[in-house]
Amino acid sequence: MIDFKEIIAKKINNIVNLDETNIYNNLEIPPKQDMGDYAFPCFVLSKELKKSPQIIAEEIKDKIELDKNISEIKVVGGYLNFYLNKEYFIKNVLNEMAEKNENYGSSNIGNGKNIVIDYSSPNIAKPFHIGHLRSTVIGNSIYKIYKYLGYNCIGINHIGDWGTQFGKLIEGYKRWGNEYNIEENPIDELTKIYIRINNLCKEDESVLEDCRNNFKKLEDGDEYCVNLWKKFKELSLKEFERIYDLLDVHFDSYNGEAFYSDKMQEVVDILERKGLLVESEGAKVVDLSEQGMIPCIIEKSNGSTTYATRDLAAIMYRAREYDFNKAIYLTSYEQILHFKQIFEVAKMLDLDEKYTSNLIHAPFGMVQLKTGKMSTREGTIVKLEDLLNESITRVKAIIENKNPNLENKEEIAKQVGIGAVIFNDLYNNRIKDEVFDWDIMLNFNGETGPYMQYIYVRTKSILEKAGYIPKIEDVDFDLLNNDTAYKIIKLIYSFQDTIIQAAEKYEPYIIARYLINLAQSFSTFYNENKILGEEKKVQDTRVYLTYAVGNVLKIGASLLGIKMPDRM
RNA sequence: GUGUCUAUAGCUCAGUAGGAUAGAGCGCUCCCCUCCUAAGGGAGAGGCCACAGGUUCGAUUCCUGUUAGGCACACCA
Repeated sequence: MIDFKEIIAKKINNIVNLDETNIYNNLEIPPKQDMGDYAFPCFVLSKELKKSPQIIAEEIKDKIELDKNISEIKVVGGYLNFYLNKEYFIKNVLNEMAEKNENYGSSNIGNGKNIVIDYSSPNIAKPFHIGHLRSTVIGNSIYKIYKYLGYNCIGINHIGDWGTQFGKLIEGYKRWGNEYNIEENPIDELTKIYIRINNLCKEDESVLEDCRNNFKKLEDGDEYCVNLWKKFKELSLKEFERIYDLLDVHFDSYNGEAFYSDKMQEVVDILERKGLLVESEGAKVVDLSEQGMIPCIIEKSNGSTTYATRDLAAIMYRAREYDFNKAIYLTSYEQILHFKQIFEVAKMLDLDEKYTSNLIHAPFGMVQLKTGKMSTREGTIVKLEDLLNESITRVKAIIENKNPNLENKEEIAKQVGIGAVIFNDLYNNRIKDEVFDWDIMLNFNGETGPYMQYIYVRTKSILEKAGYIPKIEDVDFDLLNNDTAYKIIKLIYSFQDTIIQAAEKYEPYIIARYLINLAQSFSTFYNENKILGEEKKVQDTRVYLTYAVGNVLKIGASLLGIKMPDRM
């Protein structure tokens, strides 16, 4: 698609003594549509030229020739406001749409480069609660966004399946396993065992010792322990899979922490060989005081490894296995320091700079209840599956009320209910904390997933009634030369930029807000204009616009991991 | 205490890599279904952009400090 900004930058560049990229970056979009499509502020030039910005603007304006791209230039204050040739612009945008259709906005800028995305990563035998939603849903969206830009994505679910906690679970199971029906309801039952054994450990130090020994045995490959661990893992994963299916989130690898249990020695060896491993308080650590951080513990005083060591081993493994151009980690901001540390240590591991300079931690805010933090022990956890099912149930009730004759209610309720939850989570900047509230989370009016879906359904409904999608040749671009339609066209034009921006910032909300914007603009259009039953040419043009909007909404939603129903 | 993030309408948040009159949604007050799905649309009220300095032609945006809150701060992950 034509980059009109670049065309304008070139024109200005011919006249003014500023390099093109500088001009390009200074070009902005005026706050109001009637002020033009692009604006160049001339204030920067005023010092050098010793003239007022307004006069400079006038002078530039006189030297620029209008052509098929630009129909008008106005000087307002110190601004040079450019008006695109609307008909030509609209033609370009819609031709692009006609060419790419369901791939509109996609790109090959990724050029097949490998991107590793580490997200979701729940802990085995612990409830999958609403706090896990963000990593899962943001990671999934980043995955889809990068893929749409032509990258090869590898989604990794770095399952928390290793550590002393498993020694505890094994001990608990050994003692009271027959009292719990872990086959039926694995995570709930295992959690009960976990809480019970934890309490016992507090009372009796020797039990804790048994637990640690169990983990040691597990590490050493003891058959009983390994089999039990495998069982816990399988049962948990099966339960997680149910949630991933609901969300339609899937991974290319489930290599969790345990996977790296035999790959950490290399990390220790390299650091040792380079003399970077120092002894401190009985533990082996990498000193990071030069980087202004506390030391990174590589080996605990009892000889066992840490989370950091496993993450470092994972970086090495992923560099070799996937040859990544970027590795993105999605976790809450609690772990900012941890990633800062291991990214520093990673630079000491003889890895190519290609890998170590492209490790990215994209942190996000935390989910809390109105009453404060969720706590397993106090039973204040809100399980994600319960939330999703509640959402579906509420949607069903609304459908029953508004559209009782709807076919395929179950499936639609699922799409809308799940979509609402996902959208809600992706609508704001990652870093914002979220206070969980059923009624806010499951609000279906206003700037929400269901709103976006509803507008999409309208476009589908119109297309279905029309019974055809007009040919691009039948579209009269001039008929779209009005404020309402032009606003939509401009949004459609900026779709790819929006995707790229979301990718660069690892912020799906940029797309989510864009889609609301587009949906709102179309809603205005829909209310102002009759689409069907008009003169042929008018109808063709408006139906085509409807098709274009629906198409972008659907693609955008898919980039967020949200499905669009055809009716609702 | 140190580091870090956050602070914009009653509430939840946008604000395009410093620019023109700071925008949405929710909630509130009105209005719109003989008309393509009212989960919709329109109108209105609602702002010292936490505070104080600084840089700049220009600051909600950048810098410094202050205040308030979140998070992290070595053998948990």
